[in-house]
Amino acid sequence: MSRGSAMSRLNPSEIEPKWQAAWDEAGCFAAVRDPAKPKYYVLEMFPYPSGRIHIGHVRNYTMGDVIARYKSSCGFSVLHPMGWDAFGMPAENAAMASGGHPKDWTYSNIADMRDQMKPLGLSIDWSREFATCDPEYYAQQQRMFIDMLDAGLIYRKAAVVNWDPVDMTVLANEQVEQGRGWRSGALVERRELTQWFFRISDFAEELLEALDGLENWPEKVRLMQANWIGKSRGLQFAFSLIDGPASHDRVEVYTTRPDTLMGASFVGISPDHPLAKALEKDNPEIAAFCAECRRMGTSEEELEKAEKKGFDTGLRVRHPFDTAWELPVYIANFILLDYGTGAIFGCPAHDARDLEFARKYDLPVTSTYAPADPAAEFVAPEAGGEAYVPLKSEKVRYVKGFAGDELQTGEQGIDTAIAACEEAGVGRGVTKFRLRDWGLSRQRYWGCPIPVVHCSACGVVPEKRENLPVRLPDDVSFDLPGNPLDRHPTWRDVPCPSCGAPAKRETDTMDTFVDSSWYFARFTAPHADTPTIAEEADYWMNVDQYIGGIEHAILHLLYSRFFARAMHLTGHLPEKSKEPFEALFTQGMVTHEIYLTRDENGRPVYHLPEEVERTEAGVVVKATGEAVEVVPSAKMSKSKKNVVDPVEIVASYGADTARWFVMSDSPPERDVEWTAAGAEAAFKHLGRVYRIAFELKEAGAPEGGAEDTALERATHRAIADVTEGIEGFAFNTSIAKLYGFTNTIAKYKASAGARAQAMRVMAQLMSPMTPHLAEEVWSMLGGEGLVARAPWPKADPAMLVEDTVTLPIQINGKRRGEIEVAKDADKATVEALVLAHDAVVKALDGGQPKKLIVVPGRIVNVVA
RNA sequence: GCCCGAGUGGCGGAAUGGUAGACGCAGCGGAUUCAAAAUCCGCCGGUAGCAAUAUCGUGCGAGUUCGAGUCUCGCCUCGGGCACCA
Repeated sequence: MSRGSAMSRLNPSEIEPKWQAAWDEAGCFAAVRDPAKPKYYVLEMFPYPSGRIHIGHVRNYTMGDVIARYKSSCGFSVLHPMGWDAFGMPAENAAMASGGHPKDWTYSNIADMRDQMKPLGLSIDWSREFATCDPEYYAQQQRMFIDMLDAGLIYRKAAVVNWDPVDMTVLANEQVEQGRGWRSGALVERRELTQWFFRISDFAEELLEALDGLENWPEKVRLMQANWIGKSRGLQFAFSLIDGPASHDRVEVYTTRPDTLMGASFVGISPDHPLAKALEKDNPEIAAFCAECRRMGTSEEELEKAEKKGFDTGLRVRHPFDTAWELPVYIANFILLDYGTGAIFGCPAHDARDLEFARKYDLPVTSTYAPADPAAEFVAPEAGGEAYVPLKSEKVRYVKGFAGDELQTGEQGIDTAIAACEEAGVGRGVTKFRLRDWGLSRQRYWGCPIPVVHCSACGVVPEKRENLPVRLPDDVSFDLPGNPLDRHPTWRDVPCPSCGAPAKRETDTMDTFVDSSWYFARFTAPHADTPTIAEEADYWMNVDQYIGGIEHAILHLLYSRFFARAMHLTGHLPEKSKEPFEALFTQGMVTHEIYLTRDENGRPVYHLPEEVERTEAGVVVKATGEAVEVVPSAKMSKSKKNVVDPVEIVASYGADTARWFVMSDSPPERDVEWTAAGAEAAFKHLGRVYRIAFELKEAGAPEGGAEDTALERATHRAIADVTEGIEGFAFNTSIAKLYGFTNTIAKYKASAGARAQAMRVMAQLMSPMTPHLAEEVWSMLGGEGLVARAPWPKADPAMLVEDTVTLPIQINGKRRGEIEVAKDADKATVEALVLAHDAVVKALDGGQPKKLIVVPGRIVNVVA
């Protein structure tokens, strides 16, 4: 192949490093605080350093990069940083599984991932990079912990954890498999430990109300958060206990359905309720039942899915409205101590779970209301039907109501019931939240140490600020069960910061959600020796566009919203940053087919995409010819071997192809299926664009300029459409328009000058997605400077207006023809043309239309 | 179990309540070539028909509307979250 023809083909391995070096040299991506310019802060959720980047990361960061490069072209001073969510369990697991130190494992993974990310050509300001496990970072986190402790935002209380009695360690929910520890296989116990908590529930009302102001967040995320916070209005009251144990003469309950009070059938209490604890002391059967309940994991999912079980304590309570009416008290495994009062009354007629429970233990079922329409088809729960649970907004007929009208909605029933109970002195209306305080203690090594000291004389004492950071000791091992900090020979023993007497350090570290709850603020002053710097935070905050996975819709985002408020209260963020994320975009996953065969026992054996091939007979294993089962579109996972390695894609096709493909096929909020054919197609298209530019540069245009104006119009149309796509996070439609624009340029008979102009605009429009190719085309066709520095093109509205428009004609809603009319034709003109149309004349058969609907510029509908 | 989404040709998907299937992939036909690769051009939802055209068609079933992929209600399937995975 001659040198000339080699250059006529796109060669990513040559141009990509070249332009990356040019951007670096020009300092294109350094975020500069320039008060003369508007700023734009775009942030993708930072990754956990697993060691390999994943095609999902490529998609996530490319989206952010498209926004960053676009906003930069629009004249904004852009902040687009990257860092590492570097504390957490996998590093410790790796140390336990294969030796080594979590620190070495983590930093080596970070170096590997950075090396894999750099070739993607992302417009990241790498000078701001940090990892949350850097002592410089967690020192500031410890400083804020002490500030928040002083401000009363943090406290200690007992809470239950999953305890593995063999490994002597606390397990995460995901480490509990069918009630057993994943490593030891031991039956997991629930154990109470004294732990640290953030008072996030004090902010429940505020966090809920402020959701309304988050206009550029997806509605579904706001809904999920609102449901999670779970504001409810209900009745709190007490059943008086008959012959209860000492100091227990009542059971306080909370209900959101006080209108069902006359349908009460039993009282249920949590196995962790003080009354249950008092009873189990001298009743071995109750103790055994509570112990069984405590063998369940701590997750709400597990509690809800478990078979509902109860234990009749033998105790009875009196109904508040009828002292002769006695109800049994059960300890029930599905009642959470943390929610409400840890005790409920069960109304089986109107709650599926209570009904299951009542039928199991042969408890009475009494309806308090029935459908408003007596004729409605309905099997009452007492007659074997399902629990009757209509919407609260629906009108029902109260058959055992005690307040309000017989016919009223559930909402009205609840309101009148609360009022009646308050009137009768039975209870009071209260507002409660489902949101619980945020437990931040973790009994693990690889996390930010909680900077407090336990002194026998002074109690819990914060470390002195000048002694921060409390560094993690490096000399630890993971060959023994339990937390290495607990058994460290010297690290634990320190003098009390208050009295100087020998004392012990706190050995709990912080939940990694704390690390990720303020990293976005730290990026504004990543190397400061305070958590933030006021001028920097004032300028750069808030995050204008945050991008990440929908899996973070609740916890990470809610914790961050709380933490920003806590940082404001402790003077680390301005008032405006109480809601730190102006706009949120949640992207879908990248999926891939799974290829599997079966071994002799029928168990699946997975195969890598490169190990299989498509033949006429179907998909087979290349080496053996064995037929392969194909599972479509599954979340990528290492164990299923359906992971696509972006490093290989970049090596064979270049970064631009990888970026173009992940942005092209699916709408960004949806999952995208990676296919080899799709990547190939992306590469071909980029090659085509390059070739058009190359031929234009070498030979000019083949023939005259008859369609120069048409091409100019198409260029403005492309600018408008592509810009709209980027602004609206519809990158796939922007790319579809760019395909169309390429076809147009190839087809139109335009002069060399007009084509070059169109191609320069093409380069600009492509530059957010395929920045290297864009620079190459730009420089080939005489663009000035770097396309990365060129201002975004503007569409001229005058060039977008069409003269005529085709109106489809519908007859009774079905398309039967079309007419061509002037863009601004008035209704009368259109109506006349429509009535004269053959199909319409035929359909009307001489009669008059019943109705004639003209939607200007869109459609005409004749109702015959 | 509870909360939140998604479902459109062979495939990925497009469509302010207004022509369903833009754009891409795959497939089919053609040009170029000694041949191939690469490239270029055309066709491409189902059914009936030579065709014009008719008819069905956006997971399923109802409803609102002149008009529904889009709005409402009830289902089905798949995905995310459920507080110690990140």
